[in-house]
Amino acid sequence: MEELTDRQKILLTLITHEHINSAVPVGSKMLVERYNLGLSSATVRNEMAVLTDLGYLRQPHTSAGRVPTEKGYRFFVGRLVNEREIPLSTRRTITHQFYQMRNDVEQWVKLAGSILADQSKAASLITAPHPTLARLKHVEFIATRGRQVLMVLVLMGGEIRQSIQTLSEYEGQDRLSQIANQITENFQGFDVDKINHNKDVDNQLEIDLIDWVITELQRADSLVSGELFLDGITNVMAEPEFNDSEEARRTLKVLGERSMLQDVIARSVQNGDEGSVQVLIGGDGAWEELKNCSIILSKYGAPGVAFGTVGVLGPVRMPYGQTISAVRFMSGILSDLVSETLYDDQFKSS
Amino acid sequence: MEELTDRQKILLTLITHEHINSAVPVGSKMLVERYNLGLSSATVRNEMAVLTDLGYLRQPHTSAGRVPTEKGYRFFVGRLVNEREIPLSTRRTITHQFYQMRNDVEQWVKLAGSILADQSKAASLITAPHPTLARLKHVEFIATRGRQVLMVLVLMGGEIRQSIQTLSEYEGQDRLSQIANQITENFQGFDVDKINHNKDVDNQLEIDLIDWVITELQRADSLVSGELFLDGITNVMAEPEFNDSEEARRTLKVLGERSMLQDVIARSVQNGDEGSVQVLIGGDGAWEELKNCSIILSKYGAPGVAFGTVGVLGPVRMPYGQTISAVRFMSGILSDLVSETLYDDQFKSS
DNA sequence: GTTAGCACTCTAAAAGCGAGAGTGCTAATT
DNA sequence: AATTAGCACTCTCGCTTTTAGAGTGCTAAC
Repeated sequence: MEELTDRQKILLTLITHEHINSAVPVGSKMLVERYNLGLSSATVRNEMAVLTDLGYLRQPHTSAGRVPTEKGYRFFVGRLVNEREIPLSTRRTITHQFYQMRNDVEQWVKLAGSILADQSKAASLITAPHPTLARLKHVEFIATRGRQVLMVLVLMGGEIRQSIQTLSEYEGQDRLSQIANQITENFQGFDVDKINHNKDVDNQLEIDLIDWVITELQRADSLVSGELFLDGITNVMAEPEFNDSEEARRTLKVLGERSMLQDVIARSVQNGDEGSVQVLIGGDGAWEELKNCSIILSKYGAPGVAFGTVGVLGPVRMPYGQTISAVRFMSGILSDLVSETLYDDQFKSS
Repeated sequence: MEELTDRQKILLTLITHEHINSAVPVGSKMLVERYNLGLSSATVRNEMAVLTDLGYLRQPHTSAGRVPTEKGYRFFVGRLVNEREIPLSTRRTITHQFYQMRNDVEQWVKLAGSILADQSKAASLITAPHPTLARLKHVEFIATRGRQVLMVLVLMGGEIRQSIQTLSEYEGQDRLSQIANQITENFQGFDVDKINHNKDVDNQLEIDLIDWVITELQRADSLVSGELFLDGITNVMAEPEFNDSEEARRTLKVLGERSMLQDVIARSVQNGDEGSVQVLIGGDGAWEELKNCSIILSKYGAPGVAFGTVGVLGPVRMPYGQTISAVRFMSGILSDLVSETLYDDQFKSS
């Protein structure tokens, strides 16, 4: 593959930058005038032709200006240095809001989504933090009616899971509570394996209930990520590329069916390190439906404790600098919150 | 106000019906041909003029066909008799799906939303069932770290609420569990008032914890409805009236900001009887943003136990017959489920 | 009360047109 | 060899014009 000259790099960056702001194809003459390049438009045209051959730019039609291709955007993003930071005062305000409600995890996540959507003027995607390994913190069995029992399972980290089952024989609340206390006492802080190693009871009811707890812990482990929250969908739809209703519908469909987003996020969780920011441009070849969308994702959390994903979905023509730093900032805040709130909890009794 | 002649009523109904199917203004000639009326187009034109004067129809422009006004739609809906029932086989299939998972309330609600959106080809709105009066079923206090305590509160009906607080002094888990058991034992099935009347403890910690329970019960009571679930937004956007991206955005915004929908639903919960179906056409004058949307709502649940709301949102030009019966059907299913699953629970210990 | 007939209106889609912005190429310049 | 001025050419965008068709309202006859 050809190497780009410095001038070509600058031009490509400039063109991309300009297109992101103007939303229209950018032409040679206009570029020269606007940026006071010491060049003539003809020279720029020649370079543009080269960049087009190399696949960084394309023309919507002959005799129109140039628009970056996915490859062009990728180059642009890779070279980004001047991520526009959010002003300190704003950052302080935001941080403050979180510390107002350090308790409720779901509240955080919703707040983060709302702020991020607002800051980035795009749709925000956030998954609730999810423990790397589910550990029992507390369990309670509650008789509802007949042989039906509700289990409330609190995991280390505060996640609460509930499940209903019908026992083979009726049991009174007293007996259920007693067993629950026993399980909590014996197995607190244990993960599935550890419970399996340490269970030695012969009473059938106890065996059944412990197995139930194990099943539910396993279910928690099998989940790749916590619940997904979306916000700011309208922001995306306000962009001019979605004036065409057909495009808009397609994107809306992606946003509506969570499953695809879950997939995308799952892949990101696997690959990414916490804190690093990943940029998926135009569905990255893999997702046809996201052809004209970009997704910026970052994993947040604390190692060995819990992880979640925070990100933004917007049009390919997106202010990457701002958005990346907004996502990074939010990822940082959430990581701090996870560490501070969940860390002690996760390790104090293991 | 003028009374309509029979013929006028028939024509109005026909015009509305036709417009709902075709999505374009309907003209006199076309109507006569299509429906083999024993009338000439001129006669129909005269009647149309009358109906227009009376406010049931309007013309998008001079020399275009007629379109029903909100008033026209209201008349149409009021006269609806042949609600197109969902075929029995489909109904059986659907019912079956619910009984597969009679346990988890959230699952119901999501399933109902998905089915309803699918059946009605519009967006579905469902709120989780919410107890008319919160009654304690079970409470548990769990020490997390330091003086911070997590309360898990199970209400009669199975709703689980959680809350975190920092106590003024450190307490061990044993003591907390003991008090939780005591509260559960003494106050099971009690509502706020009843707890207030029967509390006689002098220990400050116990007082605090009981007050905490009361506060949380009150908070549950103050909520008008359970969590709101949306599904099938893309269905609505697929309708031709939302080809205009401006209209689409406006409606999308309503769907995105839950608060307005909550309002609409809240009003419906107050007014409506359970089982009856309410139709809001074009925002009913009260909601400007819903100008070209209609909402069909029904309250479901069991008297004295819990209520929720189920409904759909679609364009004003909506197949009311089908949709109303779909909503009614779903309301019935959900009411049955609430009765069967929550009823015993609510009353067994009160 | 109904209807045939007709002139008139208005839209939506197709067609035409000019301006403008942009391109690629060639030949001259540095 | 790289740059640039000049020029012919292309294509879109926005504008007006045209045309076909559907629909109306009115009047006069049935």
